[in-house]
Amino acid sequence: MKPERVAANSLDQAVPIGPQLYSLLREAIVRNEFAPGNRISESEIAKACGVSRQPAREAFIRLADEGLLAVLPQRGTIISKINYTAVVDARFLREAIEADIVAILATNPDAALTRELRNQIKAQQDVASSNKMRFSKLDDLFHKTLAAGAGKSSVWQQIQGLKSQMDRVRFLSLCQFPIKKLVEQHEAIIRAIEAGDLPAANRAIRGHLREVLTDLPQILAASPEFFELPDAGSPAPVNTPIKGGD
Amino acid sequence: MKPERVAANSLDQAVPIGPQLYSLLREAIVRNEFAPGNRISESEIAKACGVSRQPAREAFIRLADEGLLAVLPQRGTIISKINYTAVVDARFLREAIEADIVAILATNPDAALTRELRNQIKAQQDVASSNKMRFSKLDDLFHKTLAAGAGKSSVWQQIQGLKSQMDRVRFLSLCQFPIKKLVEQHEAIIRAIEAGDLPAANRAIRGHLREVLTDLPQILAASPEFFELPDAGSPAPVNTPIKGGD
DNA sequence: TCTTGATTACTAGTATGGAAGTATGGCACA
DNA sequence: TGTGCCATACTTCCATACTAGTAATCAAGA
Repeated sequence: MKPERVAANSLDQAVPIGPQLYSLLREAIVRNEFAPGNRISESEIAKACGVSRQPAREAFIRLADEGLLAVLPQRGTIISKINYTAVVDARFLREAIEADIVAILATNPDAALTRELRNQIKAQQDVASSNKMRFSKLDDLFHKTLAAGAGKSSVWQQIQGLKSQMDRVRFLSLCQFPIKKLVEQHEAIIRAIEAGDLPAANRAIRGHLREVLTDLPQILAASPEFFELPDAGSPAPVNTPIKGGD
Repeated sequence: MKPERVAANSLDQAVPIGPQLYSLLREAIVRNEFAPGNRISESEIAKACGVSRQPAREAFIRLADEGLLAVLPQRGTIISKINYTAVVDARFLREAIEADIVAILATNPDAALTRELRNQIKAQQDVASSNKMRFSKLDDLFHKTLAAGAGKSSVWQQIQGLKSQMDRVRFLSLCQFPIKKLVEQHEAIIRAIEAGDLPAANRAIRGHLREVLTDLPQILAASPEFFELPDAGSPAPVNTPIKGGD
């Protein structure tokens, strides 16, 4: 897409421009509205948004820190391709954290929380077929609520920054979201928590978060130009064992 | 400390200044060479280092993103106090990740890796009493090696940014590091991996990483001015259950 | 003595100009 | 036709100037 699209969203002059540009650009990149591998420049964005180059530069720095842009000094900046390894690793990281969060919840089940979660599931079922984008938001909320219920909402906050690459994949995979299956998995997680069944909860959350792994090859095959693949010689990623005494 | 101390480390004009300043300042803050709560300004740092405000500003932005600085628009910037909750949460996050890493390793023990780890332990024993700072680096290396052995070195890389607050605590606690105990725990981790004993490995790594929790109250008591405490009403943080089916 | 107001000295945020480095296109030459 | 050089047009990076907002000081008045 053209940078002009970004400018369409008007900036609020009352609040700092840099952070606003960051959010705007981040969302655009995650939605793959900029083609990975394409060039993008500070002055280009600045001009399109009617601001000076400095705020644009600051947004670029933060996006580069997050791995969404690659700044090459004195040469230019390009939209990063989706790093396959980064996606797999971010997913691993998320699985590890959420497994522990669910373990905390199952150790001490809270009726108010499970009630809230079940309400969310109803909402998920309602939008299941109609609006995949909306479901994606509800899914985020569900997992965020799990974290908050375990008293770890700040942890959820922190890993948001690491989720960038995963979010890009999720956007690509929206069309083939097996929503019904995902909702059922959500239910299984809640049941295990309610029952205080730690092994079951562990299996449920880990299985759920590995769903994306089964889709990943298809997504890659459908849009190979979006991805940066690891070297051929590098070993295949390994997953945490589920059944064992982990 | 005075900003002039930062300037002592000469900057390399050949490479971008901004990132250099970021590293310099980050290390200084983590080492608590700037008093938390104190003010610090872009122009002050810029002048001390003989550069313009712009690179300093860029470093500030990244440090603020990491939670080490708090930028108050049009007012000033202050060194963040160590956020107690952030420390506890970062530790939780690390425990979750490393538990999974160790689980992978124990599932498929690798002789070359354990040999390497045992060599590291020897080095740890050698510096145990003499140089706590050096031990701290060796400890980092040990855990980094674990991650690399599981094929998750990039995960380790990613959580470095989240470790800032923990690193500050670790620096404060250097003087009371129970090094002998920590080395023994390292050994226990290796033994469990070698034996392919997942539950034992799980217990070992989690117990090890909870060591800091026992010290935390003492550190807080010794240097309360370095910390920002959670509201009195907020619930006490919960840990992942170890013995259960997690 | 206390309060209130204006002035002053800061701060971060933004804009703009220039420096250094890199890619690219065209021209001279073989 | 193929090759090497140079001019030009980019890029990011840094320096500087300016704006706007905040805090603190100090003086005037009650």
